[in-house]
Amino acid sequence: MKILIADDDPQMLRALRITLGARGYDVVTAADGRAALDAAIESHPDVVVLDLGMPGLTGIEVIEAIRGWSQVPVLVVSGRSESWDKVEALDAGADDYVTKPFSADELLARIRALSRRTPAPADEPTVSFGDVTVDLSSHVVTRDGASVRLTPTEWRILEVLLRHRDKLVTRETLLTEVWGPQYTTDTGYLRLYLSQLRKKLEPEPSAPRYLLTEAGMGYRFTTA
Amino acid sequence: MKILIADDDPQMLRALRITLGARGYDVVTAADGRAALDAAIESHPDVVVLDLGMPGLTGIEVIEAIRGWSQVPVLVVSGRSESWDKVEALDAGADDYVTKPFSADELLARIRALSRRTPAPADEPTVSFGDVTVDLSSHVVTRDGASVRLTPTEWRILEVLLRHRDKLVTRETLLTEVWGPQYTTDTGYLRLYLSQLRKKLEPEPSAPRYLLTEAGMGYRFTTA
DNA sequence: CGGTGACCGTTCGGATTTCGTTAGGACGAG
DNA sequence: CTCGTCCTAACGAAATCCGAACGGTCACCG
Repeated sequence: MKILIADDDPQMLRALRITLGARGYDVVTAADGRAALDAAIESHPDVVVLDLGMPGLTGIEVIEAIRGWSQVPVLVVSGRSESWDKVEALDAGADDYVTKPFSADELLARIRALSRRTPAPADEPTVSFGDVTVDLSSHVVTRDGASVRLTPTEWRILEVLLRHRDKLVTRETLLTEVWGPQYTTDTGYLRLYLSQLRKKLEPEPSAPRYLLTEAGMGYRFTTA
Repeated sequence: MKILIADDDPQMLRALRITLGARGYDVVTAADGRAALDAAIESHPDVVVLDLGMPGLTGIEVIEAIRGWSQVPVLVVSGRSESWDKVEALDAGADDYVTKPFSADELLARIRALSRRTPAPADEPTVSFGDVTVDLSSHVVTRDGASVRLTPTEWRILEVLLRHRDKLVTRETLLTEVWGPQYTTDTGYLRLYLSQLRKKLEPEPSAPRYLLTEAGMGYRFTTA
């Protein structure tokens, strides 16, 4: 069970890491909103404990961003106890709201209650990288929450690359898988579709982070 | 959305009934533990708001009894704010714990958060989008209150699309599900029926909002 | 150091496929 | 016969595919 803790107070972070770690939880930490988002994407936590008063992004923005691609339970921790703050956070997508100071026992019990509610997703047919998520089963691609439209050929190429994630896919493999066994040499259109995929999925299409080219060999998809 | 409120304080009961009723919730009440259990069985609420300090059964016993047969979200309301009380209630199966006094807004937000988490019942007999309602079990479609008449083929197509909501349904799947396994390629009638369905269900048939087409791949029903 | 060629990314535009829609005929039930 | 449903045919519109060409980068070599 992995938990992401986002708080700007180093002391709080340390205390929670120790408390939760002692209960056998796998703890990941972040000290500001941006880092929290990145960590949520990278490490796929089972529960997120989020402090609202962080520098950078507001807590609300972090919640909404997470909700854009994930259903992970979010437990908000905040010094503010006004009911309006609670309503805003909960309606943004948070699942629980605890005001400081709180007891470690209560936090743990609430975490248990939350994780009880989310029966481990059977299998994960969805791949996430950057602000993009790809759902292989329902053929849905979203970026920043908005859905991205792919043509059939683009989809087939992405599918092949994702299936061989982190591995090199030769040009020939790609051609035969997408266009059929008789196609074996690229006459130029493979480069074309890779270009379009990067334009639609990469944060900076000119400096690909996920859809990489291996000169002379082929292509490789990686999340690292 | 039906809510069961169990509290021994008549004033609190009345206040909650009014508050929740004003938000469009269907409210059922009970004044002691036994009555709460009975009501939970009888009326199948979508959310239970449970006061711990009731005569008769203890709140914990009520929670455990409910959990014996139901996964309905339980929100505990209590005057006791000791962390031990919270832990006990949450570990017994409660999903949230609010201490009195609390604001109505917060309670409502927490109820919304809980019901958001409630897994959609496996077979959802009715689907609504725009001003259209489709009752899968009784094969009735209404639009703006008036009933819409669908031909058998139109109905079968709509049913398949609704069953795979938000997912892409390939042309081939649609054909085999509606016309039989031997039909595998579209000779034109699929487009025809989609056109007719849109004419009957879409607010603007020329700019579909729910019955979307994915060029080269198939169709998709979505409410978003 | 400049030239050269291989390789890759990108743009453009026309060919091709796919889609939406209308019109009308075939077929069976009442 | 009449009506409702299913299906074929046809055509304009839209989306997609893909060939061709241009520019950039990099390794290699004279």
